[in-house]
Amino acid sequence: MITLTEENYLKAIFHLGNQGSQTVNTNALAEAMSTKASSATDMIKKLAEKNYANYKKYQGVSLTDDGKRVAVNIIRKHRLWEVFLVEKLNFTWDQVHDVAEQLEHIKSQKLIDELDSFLGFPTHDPHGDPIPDKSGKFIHVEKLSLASAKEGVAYMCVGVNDSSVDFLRYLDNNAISLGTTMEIVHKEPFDHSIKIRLNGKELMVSQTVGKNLFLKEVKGLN
Amino acid sequence: MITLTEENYLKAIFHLGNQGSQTVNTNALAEAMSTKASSATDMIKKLAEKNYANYKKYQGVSLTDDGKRVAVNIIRKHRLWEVFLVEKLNFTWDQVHDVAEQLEHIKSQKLIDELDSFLGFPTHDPHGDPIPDKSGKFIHVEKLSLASAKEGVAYMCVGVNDSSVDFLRYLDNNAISLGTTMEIVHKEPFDHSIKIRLNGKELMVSQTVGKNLFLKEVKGLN
DNA sequence: ACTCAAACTTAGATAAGTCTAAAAATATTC
DNA sequence: GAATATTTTTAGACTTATCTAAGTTTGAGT
Repeated sequence: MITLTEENYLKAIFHLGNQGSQTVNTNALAEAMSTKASSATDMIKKLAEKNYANYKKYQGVSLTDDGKRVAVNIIRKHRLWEVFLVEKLNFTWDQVHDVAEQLEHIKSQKLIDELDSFLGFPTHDPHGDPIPDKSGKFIHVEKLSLASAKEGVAYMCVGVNDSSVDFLRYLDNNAISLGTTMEIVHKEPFDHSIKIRLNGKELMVSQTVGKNLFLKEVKGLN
Repeated sequence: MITLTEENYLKAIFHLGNQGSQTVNTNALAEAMSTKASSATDMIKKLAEKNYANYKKYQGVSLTDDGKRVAVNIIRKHRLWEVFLVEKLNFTWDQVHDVAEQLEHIKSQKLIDELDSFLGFPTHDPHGDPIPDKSGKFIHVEKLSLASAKEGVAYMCVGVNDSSVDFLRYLDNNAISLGTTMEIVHKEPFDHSIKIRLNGKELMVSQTVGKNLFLKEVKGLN
């Protein structure tokens, strides 16, 4: 039996360590879990004991195949619930996270299978992140940031890097959501701010925004 | 902040004590929670401390208005989730309980309000139990058991008293569900078994079944 | 009203997850 | 490469919810 706390640590290690394959520092893990390094050490030992993690004292932690399997399953559940909340229950993309953090721990294989089917087997969550399938496979998405997009080219917004409430609200306030198309008007070399055109209006965004918005090139748009 | 375990104890006291207003014995509570009397005592003290329960040593426990409010809210969430599982995710009425026991503890006012609306503000769960409204009010249902129904009269099944998996599967196997209509053919005085007619077929049921199935009289059916 | 069994509570222990404070290992700097 | 800074681990304590075992209260039967 795996506890809720163990699940959360596995998820954090997965996210911090490039899908769990690179080693993660104890301090970084503690920081991500809003706890102290000593607590993280205790939990790392426990996860290693249960064969979810690879651990050598002072050398950081990574996930075993078993650990990855558990982490991916939680991420799958989290993202499916996010889709449900946005598509069926009128949540906005900045409201879903906290509730999905709770729902992801519900244990029922039938529940998640039926939810997946009920939602029409979605491939991406409301922030554009891929939803792993039942076997744990992710659809790979080439992540092209707005900051690295080219002037004069048209793009569609396909995801966000930072899904904090503040950033998502900023996007909402500027009428940017998944599927929004935009053209890069000008990239300012001085401070790396970017002028884009969307819905006929021009908008200036900072480098920070540029780094946290993912795009896909679209043809046949001017 | 209220813990998951405290919520479960409040729910149990509510159910055992006629909506929390009568005192419940420590042993009965321990039994319902599948734990020991000493654990129940500890929790009762804690609930009294937090003003959810009225408690005097050796005199049993009942709920305060605050405690009732919490318990009713959990029951509301439990039953709404049950409706969701059956109506949207193809669960059968014997499969919903365990999952709803988990879902009922998710904390989000918006979630439950939106779910209620998404489901069309249902008034009863899949077992025929009333769903309290946002303010905590139950729709009162007169509970007439099959055992106390009259010969020669037609009834509709509106609920169950026992919602154990075994009983619900028994009903499924005999094509009885909420809304099923039946006529009382004969009540056997010897062992209190009852012969009913449903879908043109006659069926003999035990006194136990009779006590656990709730009916409503229907007119204009023969 | 006394005895005795049943019901209930208390005391002390355990496991999970956290903390602080201190010790040990590793990294960095000159 | 020695001194210092940073990171990580250990030791011991706390909280929640549980347990067993022992002690206390209630109330039923005679």
